[in-house]
Amino acid sequence: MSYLSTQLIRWHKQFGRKDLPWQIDTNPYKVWISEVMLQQTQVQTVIPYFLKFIKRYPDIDSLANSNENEVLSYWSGLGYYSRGRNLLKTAKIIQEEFDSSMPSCSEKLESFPGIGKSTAGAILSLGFKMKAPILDGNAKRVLVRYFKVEDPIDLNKTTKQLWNIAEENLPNKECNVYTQAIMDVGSLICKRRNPDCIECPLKKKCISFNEKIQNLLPNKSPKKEKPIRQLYWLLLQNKHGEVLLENRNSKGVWEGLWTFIGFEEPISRENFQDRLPKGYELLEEGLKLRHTFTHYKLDIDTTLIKINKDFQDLDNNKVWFNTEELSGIGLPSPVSKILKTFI
DNA sequence: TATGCGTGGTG
DNA sequence: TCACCAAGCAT
Repeated sequence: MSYLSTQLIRWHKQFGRKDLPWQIDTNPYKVWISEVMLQQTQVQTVIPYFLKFIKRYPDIDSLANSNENEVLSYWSGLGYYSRGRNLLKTAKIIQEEFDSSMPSCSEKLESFPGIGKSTAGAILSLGFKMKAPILDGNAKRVLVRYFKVEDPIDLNKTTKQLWNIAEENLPNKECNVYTQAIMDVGSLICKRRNPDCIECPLKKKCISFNEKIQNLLPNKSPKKEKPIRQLYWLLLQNKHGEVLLENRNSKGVWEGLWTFIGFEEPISRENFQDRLPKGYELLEEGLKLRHTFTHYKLDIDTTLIKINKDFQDLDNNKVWFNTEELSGIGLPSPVSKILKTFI
């Protein structure tokens, strides 16, 4: 057993997190759901989503028997919606081909949609108590500082190197404790900014700490500037108070979710009166908000139009929703915000 | 392999 | 205020 794993396991028994919702009465299914929710997402954000999700989908069969629209409604606001869609796809595969029980084999797990090497490792170690490595952002940061890895961590080459380090340093027993420990130390002590090295169980042998360069690592490649795109949303409301939404069934951002009808040019009386039925009322112009994605920014300008008569001219992916129905479908965050403002 | 994919929190 | 981040995966 290495100093690294021995120290981390000892530390976790005294200071580690043991009462997160997915750690209570845990099983491989809960580990899977929580790990997917936690991808690129903070613990405090995930907790309420996890609790609601597990209550509705307590096991693989309940999830596999659901449908994409309902699963996405439980994912609304959490982001990276392909995670939600892949959860459903994988549940169906496990139900059909694995008798509704999670396989305890890394190759099979990694073959499922939405499960990569790190999530598979977490399911094996935390869920099945097997010896398996993880390499999430926390573990990366701990290993980078402990071993003084100076290459930028966003490079594939560095990630490969860190996977080797992660595997070489696994303990032969209590790997589940080790896995939770390295994530906890990474998240609570070995923080990106201002790490609490004094509290760290690894400080005696941490190369970065001993060279006093812990604040200089990890390194990252220089980033690119984000482009800004304009989007004009048309919020149509009929005389029953229902709202017209369009399902985004094409690949790309917010796939499978419902949004307002969008345009790249401004919406005005002049260029819209011939596209709408007579008797509409333009109520508000210019609710503006900015939404930032990882790779670009979106400046959204919404126009609310109330329609006084029935308006049926819809293609098959446009639907009128009443307030109650809106809570049962997947909505991107800015759509929810705008609905709260207007409806 | 470099990029697309969300969102809420934070210093 | 705003740039950057947080338990990655897919292509």
